[in-house]
Amino acid sequence: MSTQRAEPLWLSLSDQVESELSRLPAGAPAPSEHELAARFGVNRLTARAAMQELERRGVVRRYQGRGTVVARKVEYRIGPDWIPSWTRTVAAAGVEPRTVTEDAATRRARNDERAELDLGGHDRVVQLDRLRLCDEECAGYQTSVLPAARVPGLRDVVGVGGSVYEVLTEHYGFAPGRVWTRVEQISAPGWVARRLGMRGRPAVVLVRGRLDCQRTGAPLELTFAWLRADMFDVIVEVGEWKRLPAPIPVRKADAS
Amino acid sequence: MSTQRAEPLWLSLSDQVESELSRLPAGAPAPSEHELAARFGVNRLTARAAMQELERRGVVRRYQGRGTVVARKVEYRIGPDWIPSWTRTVAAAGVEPRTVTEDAATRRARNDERAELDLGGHDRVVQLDRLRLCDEECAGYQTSVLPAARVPGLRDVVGVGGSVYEVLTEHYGFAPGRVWTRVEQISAPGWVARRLGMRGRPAVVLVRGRLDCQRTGAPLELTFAWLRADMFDVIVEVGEWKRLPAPIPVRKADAS
DNA sequence: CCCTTCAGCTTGACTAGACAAGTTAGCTCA
DNA sequence: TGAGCTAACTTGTCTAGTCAAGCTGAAGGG
Repeated sequence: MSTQRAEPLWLSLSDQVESELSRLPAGAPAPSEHELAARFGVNRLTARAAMQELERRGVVRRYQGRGTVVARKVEYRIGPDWIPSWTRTVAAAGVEPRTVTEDAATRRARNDERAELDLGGHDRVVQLDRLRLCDEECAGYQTSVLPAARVPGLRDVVGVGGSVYEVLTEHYGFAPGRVWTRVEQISAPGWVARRLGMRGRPAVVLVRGRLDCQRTGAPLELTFAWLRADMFDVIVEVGEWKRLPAPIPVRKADAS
Repeated sequence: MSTQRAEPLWLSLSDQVESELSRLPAGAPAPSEHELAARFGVNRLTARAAMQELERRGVVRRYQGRGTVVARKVEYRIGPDWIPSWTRTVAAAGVEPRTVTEDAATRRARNDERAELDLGGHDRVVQLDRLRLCDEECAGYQTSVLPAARVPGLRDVVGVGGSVYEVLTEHYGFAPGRVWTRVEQISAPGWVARRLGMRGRPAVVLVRGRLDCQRTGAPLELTFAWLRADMFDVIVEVGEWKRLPAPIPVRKADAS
């Protein structure tokens, strides 16, 4: 208390609370701000700052009116050795997954989609918008865009919560070939935050993917997935580098 | 003001300030908390909450005593088509890079290192600890571990700011073979935060890598790099998947 | 029995004020 | 001139309090 503080009160408080909570299972209730303030003899705002820090660390999740609960992030691995299945990944972490198909509509392809999907000027695409839920809480939002001509009647075939991957292979007989994926952490755009039911611009992990047909090599599907960064611990693995750098042009005092 | 607020004050304030700052170059000074509070007629803590939100979004960086400045993240791309060079990546973004070698010592290998580097019970390793600076500000911390027997005298060969990659190829004649990399976003452990000169447990991107010798396939280098998440926008690309899932075991209501 | 209402809890938002810590620029003094 | 100190500014920390928003469960009425 009166020792010379190198650390602010809220920080040491959050460290202490974190070590206490680490022994509790996910979903267990954390002490309330009021209770913490009373226990440590500090102002409610100080206790609040500590809990907000724990929320940033992903240790707890806070709900207005309901309280604060212990949280565990779901490990979401992406790499050349696994095809990630959202449903199975979440279920393996002991969390109940659910998928809600929000929209499935046919429209004209945008310019960037024509280029990526190898389409002509008047070709149409099917867009699937899906909400990903973890224990009935909004955890991610995903859009898939496919060439309408190659998947006729897709919006009728994919039911609520249906698997695009499964439909492609079983119903249309496509063998999926190469898959390209790109991952980055960003602040969610406003319209994504709204669909996730969150205010402001929460941190999300954007996963972009492209699936090609194995036989013809033609692109079959473009995917954008926004995953809440506070609910997922995304681990990306890069396989072998294809293009190794030539040793010559590397300058002195450069990094490996 | 008196319209029915769906949004809290600090959020709309931060959105407004962000759009103003988006027109300014990196390094430009942002308005102070006091100035903002006066301009919008709110309490300093409310203006402060807005600027803290912008700091979370990576729009500004704040320094006690000095003020708040506009920030731009450095795009750091990792993927099968590029070997990332920290120095060149940072310099390409218009930021001045610098590397400080903190320590270079020989010691016994730990158990996990023996397994990963394919070493025997008494083999020794060289560990290089390097600080990565952006415009003289601490931006990352990196450790490299190499088998001492394969790089004799490394600590004398690598000077301050020297390149491990360059030394391996030019001085020791190793042609680097495959490179494996794994990326994840975490809260920095205490000792990493201290070396980065930061308090608490700031968000960092942990990049782990392994470099093998092309000719023999023997592991040459293990790398851990902690990059400040507020300074780098790490984009990871995964190439082709090697193992495609069999269509049969995919269950109903599963994700693509 | 079910449904509504409300009391009591939670977190969220905001204000007013005080002091501490750290940086910078300029002024003063040797 | 040069070194050092100070004043003025910044962000950081913390307190005390008020009201709002949202959820839950219990009490009460139909």
